[in-house]
Amino acid sequence: MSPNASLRKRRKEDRPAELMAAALDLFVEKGFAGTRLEDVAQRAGVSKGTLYLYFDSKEALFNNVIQEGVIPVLVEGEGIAARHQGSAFELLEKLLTNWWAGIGETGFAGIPKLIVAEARNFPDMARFYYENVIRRGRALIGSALQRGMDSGEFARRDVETTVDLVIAPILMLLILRHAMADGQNGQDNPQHYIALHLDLLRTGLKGSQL
Amino acid sequence: MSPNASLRKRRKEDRPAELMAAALDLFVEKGFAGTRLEDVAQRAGVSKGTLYLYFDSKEALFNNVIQEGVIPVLVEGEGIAARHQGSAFELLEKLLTNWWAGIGETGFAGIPKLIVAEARNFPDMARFYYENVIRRGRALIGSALQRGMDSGEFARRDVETTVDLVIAPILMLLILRHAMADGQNGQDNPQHYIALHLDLLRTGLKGSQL
Amino acid sequence: MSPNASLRKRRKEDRPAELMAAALDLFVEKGFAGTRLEDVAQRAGVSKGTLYLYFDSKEALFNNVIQEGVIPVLVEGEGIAARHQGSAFELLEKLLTNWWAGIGETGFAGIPKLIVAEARNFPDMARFYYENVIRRGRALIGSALQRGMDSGEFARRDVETTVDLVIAPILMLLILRHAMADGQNGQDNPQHYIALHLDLLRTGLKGSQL
Amino acid sequence: MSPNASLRKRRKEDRPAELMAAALDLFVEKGFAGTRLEDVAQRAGVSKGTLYLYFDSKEALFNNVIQEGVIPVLVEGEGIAARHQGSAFELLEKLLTNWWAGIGETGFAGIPKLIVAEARNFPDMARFYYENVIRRGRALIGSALQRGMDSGEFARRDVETTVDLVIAPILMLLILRHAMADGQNGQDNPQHYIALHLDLLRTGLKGSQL
DNA sequence: AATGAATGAGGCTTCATTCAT
DNA sequence: AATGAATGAAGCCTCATTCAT
Repeated sequence: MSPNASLRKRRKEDRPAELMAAALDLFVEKGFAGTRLEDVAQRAGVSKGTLYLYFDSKEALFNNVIQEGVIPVLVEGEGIAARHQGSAFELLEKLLTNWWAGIGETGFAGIPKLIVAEARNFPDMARFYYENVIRRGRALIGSALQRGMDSGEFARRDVETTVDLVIAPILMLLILRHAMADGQNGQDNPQHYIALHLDLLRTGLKGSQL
Repeated sequence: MSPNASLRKRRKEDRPAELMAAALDLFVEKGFAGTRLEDVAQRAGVSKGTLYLYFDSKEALFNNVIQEGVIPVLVEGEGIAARHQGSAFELLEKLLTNWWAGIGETGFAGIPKLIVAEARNFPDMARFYYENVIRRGRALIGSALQRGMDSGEFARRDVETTVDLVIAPILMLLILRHAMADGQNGQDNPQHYIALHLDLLRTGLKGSQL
Repeated sequence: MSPNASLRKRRKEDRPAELMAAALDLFVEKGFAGTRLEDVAQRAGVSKGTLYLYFDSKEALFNNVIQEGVIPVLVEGEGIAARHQGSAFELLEKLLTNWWAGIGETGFAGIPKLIVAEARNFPDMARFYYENVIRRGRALIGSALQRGMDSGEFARRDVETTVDLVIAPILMLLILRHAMADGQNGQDNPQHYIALHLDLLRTGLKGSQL
Repeated sequence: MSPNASLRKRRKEDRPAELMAAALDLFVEKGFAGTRLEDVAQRAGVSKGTLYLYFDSKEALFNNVIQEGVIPVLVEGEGIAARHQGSAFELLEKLLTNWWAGIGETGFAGIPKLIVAEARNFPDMARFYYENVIRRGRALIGSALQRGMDSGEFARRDVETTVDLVIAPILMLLILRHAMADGQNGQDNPQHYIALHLDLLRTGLKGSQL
């Protein structure tokens, strides 16, 4: 066995991940139809044909990219919730800030923009994403809100809609970050943005102070 | 003049608008690359070649669609602000609810999703949109916030970031509505959603009580 | 009858000729396939549809252009020959110089280049041209040469091939003039060129002296 | 190495040359606009898309065909001149007959017809051809003529124009051969034609005897 | 496992031709 | 007789996919 066989082997085993990372970048940047498999292969440092050793088609690659990209988001979010102890607002705080720290600056952060752009072309993928990420993410936020309302920490409001309003600024942060060129995405300081969002929520959720 | 001469003339004069309306629908649904000009033509009830009597290329059609789609948004928003008299929060309220009433349910409401999906493929278009819509829309909201902070109606906060947070839920409403299939877009009751957003803002903007 | 009715009528009657003149120019410049009927119509100052009032198709227009363009060449050449009295070389001289004077600088001078470029795409047209121009033109030159050889004015040579050699420089003059841009067509002084050709022929046809 | 590996490799390396040969034939026959890339591919025994592995566009293919087709003409002609020793007329004789032997019956012989037909549509290509073939070919003939005039072998005449007259019948031979169908191109015996041209020149260049 | 040459379906675009006015 | 809007066939070109090596 040659001295760099293990290195070679490791590379081989990483091939799918490398290809998916390259594909994610390009899908986010150019959309599904606008991405050329040749560019994906080149960015991953392999030939076009090699792609087909690991993925049956462009669409299969796309689905894999989405599914793999979605897992860390779930793991991250649910781990945070499971470990939480403390007030409802503190949970919200943790969820938003820690989730950003774990996901927001990684390659996976482009997924929401990709979903938004392509959901109507790939309804199955959209459903998968909805069931596995949106629904579970909403449940996380929803339970925190419900707990706060039950304890009197928050004013009673329609929980489902409030969930949307808590999530929306975070999603927009991610989406704009990957949709617009630098300087047009509105936010060069995500931490500050999230902090201010929480600041508004702190009193906002409490509701009319007589 | 024959009885249907005016009818024919009207059709001709409306052709560009009809084509652009058809194109907007399809661009929003399928994205730029995923839209076939033949489908645009068919939806507008003409043949493929007819498109080229009015637009030089697919990209020219796209640019026209964006530019024309942007104008009503501007006109609507700035009209609302110009006519306003009253408190800062009331202005916010009017801007968000009236703007939705005027734009939110029209065909133009798909534009933000389209921008988000295609901005990186069409930087010039993105810049145009940024300069003509985002910047001016932000200025509108920003001046209302500034007025409220100056008068003591709102707590002092970073205005630019607060603008983002006021706008984000509205944008997400529009984007999800055109990105996801019915039942997955989170909101079947936009008025309620906007009202709740304003409700959270009412106390949120005021800031820490006591 | 309005005062300019006759003028109007005259224009109408000239339409086909105007269209053919415009078409000839463009066919010579761009070739058959490279010429757009819209450009022909525009150059003639009419709309595209009007062309079809006078010509059944692009190919019909082309054939008409060739046929009409060929007639003056014939008339000119045969008139010269019929009127001639004098030596054989003087006839050659007259044919080449007078024919140039009558045709060489007119719009019809582009026809040979057009034939050369398109003959293989339009064999019928090529045959027509061959029968009606080449054959008759060759006969003209050939009879002059034959007469000179019979009278001892010229050395005896293969008449058919000599005809080619007498004609070739004149054809090249025409062809290059319409094929190449100014400054690349070799000849800015056709009269001088023709005179020198005749000068070479004068002794050349006579043949080996002593 | 498998038995037909070298065969396959050779095929690949020959692809561009095979494609250009096929393209040259068709461009000469039908002109640039009249040639379909699908036909070029088919004649070379490959599919449409394969063309684009080697040439960026139809126009790039055309330019390559011209440039490659021009090189042998140059090499042939200048080699003949460089090796020459003897009288000026003998040089002319060699240039015309040997050049014909080396080029006249090959595929490259169609190039002049192609140039004549397309020069006005491709001015850059025409300039290239003018600079690299016409100018150098003329210089070759011109120096032979000049030498003959200086030595008294030829009568003194305008050299540039005489060059045109020496070349013209050869060019016409080539052009007609590729422009007209068999039986209409005037010459089925090029050697005889060239010999007679030289025969006329022999005394013609000497000029008026006594 | 990897390559990259080859394929061909499909989309954008042009333009000869038609036709209602 | 004239217009010019409309059509649709056809050609260039791209790129996902295949396959021999």
